[in-house]
Amino acid sequence: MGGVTDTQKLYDKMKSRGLRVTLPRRAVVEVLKDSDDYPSAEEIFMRVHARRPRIGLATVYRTLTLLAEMGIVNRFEFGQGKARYELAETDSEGGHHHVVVCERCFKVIKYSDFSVEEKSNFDTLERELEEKYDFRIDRHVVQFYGVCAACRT
Amino acid sequence: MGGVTDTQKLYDKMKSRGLRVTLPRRAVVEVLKDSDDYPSAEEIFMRVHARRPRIGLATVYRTLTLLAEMGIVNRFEFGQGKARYELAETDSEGGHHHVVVCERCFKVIKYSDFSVEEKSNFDTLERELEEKYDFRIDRHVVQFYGVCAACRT
DNA sequence: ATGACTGCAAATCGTTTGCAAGATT
DNA sequence: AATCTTGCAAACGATTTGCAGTCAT
Repeated sequence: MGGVTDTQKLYDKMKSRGLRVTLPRRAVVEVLKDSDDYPSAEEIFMRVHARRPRIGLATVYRTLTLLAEMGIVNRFEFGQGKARYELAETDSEGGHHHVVVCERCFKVIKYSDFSVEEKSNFDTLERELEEKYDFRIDRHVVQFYGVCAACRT
Repeated sequence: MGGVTDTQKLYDKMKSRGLRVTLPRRAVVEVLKDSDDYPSAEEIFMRVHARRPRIGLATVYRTLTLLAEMGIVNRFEFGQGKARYELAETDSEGGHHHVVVCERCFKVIKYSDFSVEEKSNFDTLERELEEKYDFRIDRHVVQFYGVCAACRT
């Protein structure tokens, strides 16, 4: 499941911003590290709850907001009316991906094997858009929506 | 404001599916036709309400859901916790666009002047993904997130 | 008439917040 | 001690739904 994330680095990053690395925060990071399926806040809460029943849902939300602000986690919406999260793997590879989403069952497939040209096209495009619209652009989201095999039966 | 949309065609499309073309539904379509800014349901309701005060918010929501299911409107989420809508202009040009979103003020800039290669790259990619993951792919969403000039000050 | 559609109010769901208690430095 | 963090319950905002009345065909 988990990717190539050095948890300690994340914790150091948090500390360096004056944040405390508490048990609930560790638990959320650990769960995300072991999740590959863009869990929702509720799902993350349940997985955290399985190991640490005392940790509350509000704390999970607060932690996710915090980590998202720091760029440690990415927050997505897939038209389901609830947010879904992933650890932002800043490491060498495997970092950024695009997704294919089933609009019936909301299964999400992530892929990252786009071509080198494709990747550099996006970089170029980002720079053009920054110039053209006077934006500072941080990130982009690419989602393909359709119906998966199971839902098509 | 409005794009190149033949409203009558939309109404025929609705009729052909056994749906009634009522005054509230017309009002929502008219408002979307004159809106270029991805209004939220609440905003659409207010614009509708200005002309037809008797039309309720729930009807606006129901109409938007209906039109979205028919592919007549597109529904987006920009991380703001509320959905935003646009008429899906199926016409020749001006149809599909990508967006640049300010994550502070949620201003949305839509652009559609991507290159021909870019467009065909997406078509090719869609077909590859359909094959690879056994999906039927209907549409894609491309969003760039950043901070606009005003919010950067 | 027969359904489909609407308005209103109430319900629901995801997420946020106030506050007193608990943990960290 | 001072401050940050947590848990719980209540509050909130966006969206959905039940139902009785209304409208289109």
